[in-house]
Amino acid sequence: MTAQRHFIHDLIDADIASGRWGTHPDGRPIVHTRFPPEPNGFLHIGHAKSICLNFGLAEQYRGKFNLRFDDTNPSKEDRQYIDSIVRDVRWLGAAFDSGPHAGGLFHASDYFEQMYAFARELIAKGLAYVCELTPDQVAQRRGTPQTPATSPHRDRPTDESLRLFGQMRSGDHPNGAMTLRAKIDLASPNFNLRDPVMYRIVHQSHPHTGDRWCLYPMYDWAHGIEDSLEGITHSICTLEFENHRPLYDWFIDAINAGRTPDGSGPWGKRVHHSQQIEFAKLRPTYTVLSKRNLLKIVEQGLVSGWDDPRMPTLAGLRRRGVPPQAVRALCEDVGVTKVESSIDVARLDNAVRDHLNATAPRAMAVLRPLRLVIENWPTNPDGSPVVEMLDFQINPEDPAAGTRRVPFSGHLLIDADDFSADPPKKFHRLAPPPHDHEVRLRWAYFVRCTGFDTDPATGRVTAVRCTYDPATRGGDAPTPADGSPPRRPKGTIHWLSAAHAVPAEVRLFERLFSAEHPGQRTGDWADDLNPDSSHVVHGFVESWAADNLRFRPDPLTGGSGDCAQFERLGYFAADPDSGPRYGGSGAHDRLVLNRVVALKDSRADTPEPGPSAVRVYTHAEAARELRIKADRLPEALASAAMAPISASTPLSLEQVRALREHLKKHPLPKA
RNA sequence: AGGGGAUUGGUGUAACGGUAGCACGACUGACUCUGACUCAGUUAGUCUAGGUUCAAAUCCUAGAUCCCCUGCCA
Repeated sequence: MTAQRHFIHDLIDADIASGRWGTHPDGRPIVHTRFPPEPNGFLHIGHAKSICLNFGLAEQYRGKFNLRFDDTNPSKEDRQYIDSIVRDVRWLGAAFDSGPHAGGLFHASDYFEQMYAFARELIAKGLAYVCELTPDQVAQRRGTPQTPATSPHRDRPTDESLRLFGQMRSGDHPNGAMTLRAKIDLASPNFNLRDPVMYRIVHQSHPHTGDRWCLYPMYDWAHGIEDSLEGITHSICTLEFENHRPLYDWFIDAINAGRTPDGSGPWGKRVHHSQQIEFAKLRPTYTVLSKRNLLKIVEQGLVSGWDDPRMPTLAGLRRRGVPPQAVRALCEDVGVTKVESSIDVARLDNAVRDHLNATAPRAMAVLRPLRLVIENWPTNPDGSPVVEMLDFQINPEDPAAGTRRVPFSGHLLIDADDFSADPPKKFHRLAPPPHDHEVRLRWAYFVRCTGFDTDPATGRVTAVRCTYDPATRGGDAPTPADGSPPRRPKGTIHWLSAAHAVPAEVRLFERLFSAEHPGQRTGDWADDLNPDSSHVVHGFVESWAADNLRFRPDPLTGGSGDCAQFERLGYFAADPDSGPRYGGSGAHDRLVLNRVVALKDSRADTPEPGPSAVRVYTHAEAARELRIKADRLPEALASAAMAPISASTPLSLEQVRALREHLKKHPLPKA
């Protein structure tokens, strides 16, 4: 896993070259990062990028990484979120409280006293004042880019502000009665600098500090101080904070005004001023990620909870069985830039397959069982079919994983998909006469379909009959006497001995949304919900899987389920809804499995209707691609003599390309 | 409108005045006791228009498009 270089490495390298942050006693340059979530929701795959980035930098530069709760707003924050965040960060592997890069666990609310002292200092320096405008009045007086904001309290004497500020802390005033504002620039084109609020009154109990405070700092004021106090060198955040950087710097500079490097003078020693750096967040397709929307999905019962396996939350991914290594690999893979881009969720699936292919034990399972009867299979004297024990490799990719014993007999279960009474072309699995090809039962015998039974009432296939070739035991045909190559069936299918198969509930998940960008079409992501994103099937697994796959509870990381590849089907992980004997806490003593991700399937006869393989453009996308206004697209199409289309007909890649070529030669007249 | 950012194949990302490369996807083929994996090949790109230069994705000028900013959210 070689780390991909990106612009933040360049910035840090330049800092190191200039000695900006100093060195440890052993000469190592100081690099200290942090992940600062607000505990007002569950962490999701987007946060994972930030965590991996920050922790990764600490690793690469042999520095430190802090986990810090940015808990400055008690009206939104909650204990359950604090607990889940700690679990999720641990699960991802960002070791904030142990190991060589552990910087520790912190709470912004632990700094409230220090922040309060700094705020008094700003007031005393004439850089902040108490403003008694109501929220509505502030909004009305906000001004426009051209006209400045106003506040009647801007020139209030400092001792009066100091006194009122003290009253704010003491709880003498109701919510919204007054704020502390920084005295910066009411006319700034950057609205963040128009005397931003530093403190507001919130009479509400706080999950970490309880009722000690009713005065809470705003993000901009608090965040730089948090970074400063913790000695953060590189304060990495997302793009939307770019407009806040001047404010971030202004606040630290304001604290440092009058301070000196050696602490002489009235205000003491200068405080640490870390560097804010912005990067583009991860935006997966077919997903919504904002906390507000995820909360809605949970509250409206569209999923079973924050950890529903379809959710993009880390808790959801973990429950589905996604290994943290795959999430990290994805974050490494997508890189770090300032370009807002969306990444195909299929890349997460790829990362998952990539990791699990190398590590997951193999087993067989049947999801939609169909009986397969071998007509010439030997029977015991009592009439029951003979049972053979076969030894299989647990993982062909990893011989060290050893072998497992699997029973074989004349009464088998196969997947219904692997038989077709009327097979399409290139169907390599079981088909009745006149089709006459051999099919290999994985690692066992060659069989040839002789017929099938149906339920006369429904017409459904109830059993498939076949004969086997005893000479193909182990799954290989003997080499003929003349030395010609042995027979090789085109198809190999998986199977289970019917008498030994263990029932299991298997949960199959699809994407929660059917549109690449949910809500883009109608403005409401609910319109793009996939109505059919969860299926439960009652299948069977081989006894080795039932004996070995367990849910592993772990209060530190939330716990996760063992994962296996069921051959030809995909990767499956034990769910906590499994019964107690499988490590879960489910009411029924059964094995419950989640499909983590299916295997890739290039079969021509059963195309999986995944996301469109053919790129199509909505009109908005096409217009964007062509760099014309959306309402001029019809005009452009007419100009190119292309078929008139309705506003809802998507355009193909070819059409968009043709249109682009046309517009190059014949640009639209200026509107 | 004012301010702050961004723009390289279908997608993501390198190249920091000197061969436009890599990964994913898609498509071919090979291999295969998983229609998986693996391997080989193909595909396709510098937002536009000018300029500087022996040489421009990179520097300059002008424009286009997209994103962010007028919470007592973060």
